[in-house]
Amino acid sequence: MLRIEDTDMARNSDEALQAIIEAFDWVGMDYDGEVYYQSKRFELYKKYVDQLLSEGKAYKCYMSKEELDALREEQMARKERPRYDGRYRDFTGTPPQGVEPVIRIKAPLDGVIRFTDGVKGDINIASSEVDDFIIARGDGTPTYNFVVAIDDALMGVTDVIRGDDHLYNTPKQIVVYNALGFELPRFAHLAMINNEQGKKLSKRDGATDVMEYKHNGFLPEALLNFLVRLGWSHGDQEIFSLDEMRELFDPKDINKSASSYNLDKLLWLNGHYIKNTPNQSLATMLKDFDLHIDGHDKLELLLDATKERGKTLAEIAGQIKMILDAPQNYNEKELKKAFKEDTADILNDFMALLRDSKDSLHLPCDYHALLEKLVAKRQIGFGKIGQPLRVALLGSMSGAGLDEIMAILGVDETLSRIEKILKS
RNA sequence: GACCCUUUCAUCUAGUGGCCAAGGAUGCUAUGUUUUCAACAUAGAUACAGAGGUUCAAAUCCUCUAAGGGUCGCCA
Repeated sequence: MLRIEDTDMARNSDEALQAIIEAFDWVGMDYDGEVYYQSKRFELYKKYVDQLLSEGKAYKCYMSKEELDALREEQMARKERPRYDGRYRDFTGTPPQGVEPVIRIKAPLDGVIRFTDGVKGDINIASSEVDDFIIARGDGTPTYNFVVAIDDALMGVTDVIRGDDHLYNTPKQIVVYNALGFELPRFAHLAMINNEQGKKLSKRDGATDVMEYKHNGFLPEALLNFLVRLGWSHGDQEIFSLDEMRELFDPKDINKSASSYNLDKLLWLNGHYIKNTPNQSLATMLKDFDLHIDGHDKLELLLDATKERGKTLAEIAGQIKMILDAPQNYNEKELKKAFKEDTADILNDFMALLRDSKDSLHLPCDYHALLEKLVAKRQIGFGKIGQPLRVALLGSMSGAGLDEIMAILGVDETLSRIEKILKS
């Protein structure tokens, strides 16, 4: 079930909504039925507000925002926890003019609100910490803590699992459940995720938007797998498919402590999932990285040669482009390192071999045999030819395997790239 | 400031009084394979926040200290 909690009409934005739907969609988390919008259920909530009002469990409060601010400041100055003082709770006089009242719910005056948290265990919060919070604004629209309790009860939600930042909302929502006579669900509060430095996550920490991960070349499976292991575990298992997550996830295995975001592990997981993704699917995803090899006759070879060494789709795309596009310039340092006095001679020899057996060269192993032939003939180490050849073909000393590269390029292109570097 | 929560390798974690001179994973180091880089395989280093208790026995229970986090809206 997917429910959009959009009770604050002033803050709703269509872009934010679309971003949420898009993210769920990309990550492969689907939901039953249609999306619920709280903004379309205001009539329903209004009935419950009226009910509480007529039962004397809620009341109108005529305090202005300015008065409220002043009260809070006073309380802070007295080093108290700022909260509404309940001055209109039993008000019977003539209401002040020109103020649209808000509706507040009557929270218990004394005692303790208790609940058992699925992660943290028993939580006791003094009722004095929970004030008569607002359930409907001056303009009549209801607020989050009120409608969320109603919807959870009405929609049959059994387990409310959410971030730690909602812990203090729980006693408020319990007040609503009790006032309306609804049965309490189970609550579980997850500790927050910190940044790599162990400090709280902020906008500065980069990828806070789910879709940014897509744009950075991450697979949804990897992101989900990474996230599920943050604060949750199932023995020593590290890799979980979506189905396994659904099957094995149990709130009792959730950790109490906050965890830190760890990019290295995400990268490792992403590499794992890339290796296990069929080439055809990779080719489709690679379109988003300005790489179109869908109908390419060497598609399988291209991906086999690169998928083992890229941690993100962006890296894979880059490596494939290096193969497909002849190098425009060469890394000076690497060029110097790879090219010795006899290098040109060796490369010329290799070109001769290439021309001779041109018609029998098709598979990577064919090229490999040719390289071995050269090495044996000239009595040199593989490095003597391998390094300069790689620079010639890719413009860099690191990248895919030589055999694969040449098989993809074909004899003519291989020759032309070698000739080009010899001329420079 | 008040209230609440947390604390095992650098990081994610296993661990619920003896099986723990603490296990797995990522990262790191080394070795092997290799034409390079990866990938892969093998080996290695690194942790119970601190101090007091309880107990024959404590990472596990209790107390305090310290550090981190959350909340205190006519936001969600």
